[in-house]
Amino acid sequence: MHPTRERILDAAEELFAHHGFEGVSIRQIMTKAEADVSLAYYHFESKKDLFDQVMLRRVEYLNEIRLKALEEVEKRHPDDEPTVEEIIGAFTRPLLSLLAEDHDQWSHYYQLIAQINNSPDRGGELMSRYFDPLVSRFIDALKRALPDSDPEDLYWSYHFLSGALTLTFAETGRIDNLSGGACKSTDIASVIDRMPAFLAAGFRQLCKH
Amino acid sequence: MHPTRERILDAAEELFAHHGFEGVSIRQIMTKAEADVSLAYYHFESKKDLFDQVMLRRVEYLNEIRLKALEEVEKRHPDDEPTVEEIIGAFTRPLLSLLAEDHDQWSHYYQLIAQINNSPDRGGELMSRYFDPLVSRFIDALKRALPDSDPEDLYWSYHFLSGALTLTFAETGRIDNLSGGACKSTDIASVIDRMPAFLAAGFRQLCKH
DNA sequence: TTTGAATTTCAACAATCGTTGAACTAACAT
DNA sequence: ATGTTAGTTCAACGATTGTTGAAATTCAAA
Repeated sequence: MHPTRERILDAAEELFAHHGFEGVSIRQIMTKAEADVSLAYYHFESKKDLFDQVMLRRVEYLNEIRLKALEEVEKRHPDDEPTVEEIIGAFTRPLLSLLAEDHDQWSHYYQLIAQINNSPDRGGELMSRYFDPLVSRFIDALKRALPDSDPEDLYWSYHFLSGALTLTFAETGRIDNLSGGACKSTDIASVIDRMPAFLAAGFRQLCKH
Repeated sequence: MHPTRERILDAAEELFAHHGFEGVSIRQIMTKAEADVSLAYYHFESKKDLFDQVMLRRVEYLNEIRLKALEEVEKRHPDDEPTVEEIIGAFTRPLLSLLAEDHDQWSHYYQLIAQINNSPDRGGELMSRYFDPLVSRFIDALKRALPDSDPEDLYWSYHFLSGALTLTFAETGRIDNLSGGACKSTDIASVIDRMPAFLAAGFRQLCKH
């Protein structure tokens, strides 16, 4: 069995993702982790600290593989600029592939990010803290791929991208209802096939001069 | 001063939007509403019922004006089909205009919807219950505007639209950080100018045959 | 075998939670 | 004036909340 600290993080990740920070009690988390309540305060400072550690556990790895994907795309274009599709693919595909290939390990974390990204309270602050350095790097690449575009158009385009991506992470099952079962929230392969093309067309339309 | 029931709904709407259903206590709501705690249970059955009434208070009006906007677009095209931009405009503009023109009245409700749409727990169920009849009506219109398109492409395109729209509703301030102040989450006029074109280009790219 | 540190258990704290019943006031019909 | 009803206040219920201190256990190093 996993060491206690990991089991607590796993349980907290899943419960926070489903019911939010305040919708889950330490006792529920520790019951799911099969450990005594007090151990939460031996391994973590507080409930808030536990939440932060859940976030931090995976964020660096995600930023790493996404940066590497962008660098590889740029390495493939030593003389010209990569296309918008390639850049957006490097931004989204590492995340989506992870989710498609190891769903059990990543789905709850992604659901948590979906929730935070759309949380009016401190969503902007948290997402900026964890992801903005990487995102700025991608936006710079997009700026070069879309020369003479208005920066405001670019930021709003990224905003639309962010909303589309994180709603995918939420896996709410709504598209299952809407399509009468023809589409499934958990069918990430379908998203990998469609999202980069959809978003790249939007970027090119909005940032065309 | 507003009647008590309205004040409770106003307070609950704002607090639920900011901290989620379980992140807010009845006592906090009633303190903000400047009314006794017990009045919550005189005017509503339970906390859950209060939440439902917050949702229901505005949803019918929203569905009405959006349906009317679609019908007007279709009336303008008695012989041919409306464009994708026109349909998406009818879907999004009534909502965004309301938010732009009467921000204080609508922003909290929209933030609540953003949160629910991205909630893995019962987000899909709730959104489907309140909005799917209207959404199906719009998707039918889009089907006619994009003949011979694969229905799965259409549903996934709508999914991306939904994510982009509701992240706008969340008004998290993240785009403010990311753009160094050049863009503002609350600047809905900028979204009205950009979102229909961005999304229509995505739809046409993905659903082109 | 003794020591000391890391880990776990148990019991409890004040505060807050959603909810309820009974009493009280206001306004209005008879 | 009397009765009825809608609206409001007050006090309290058992349950659960996040958190803590001290005791018990485990386990490797000395």
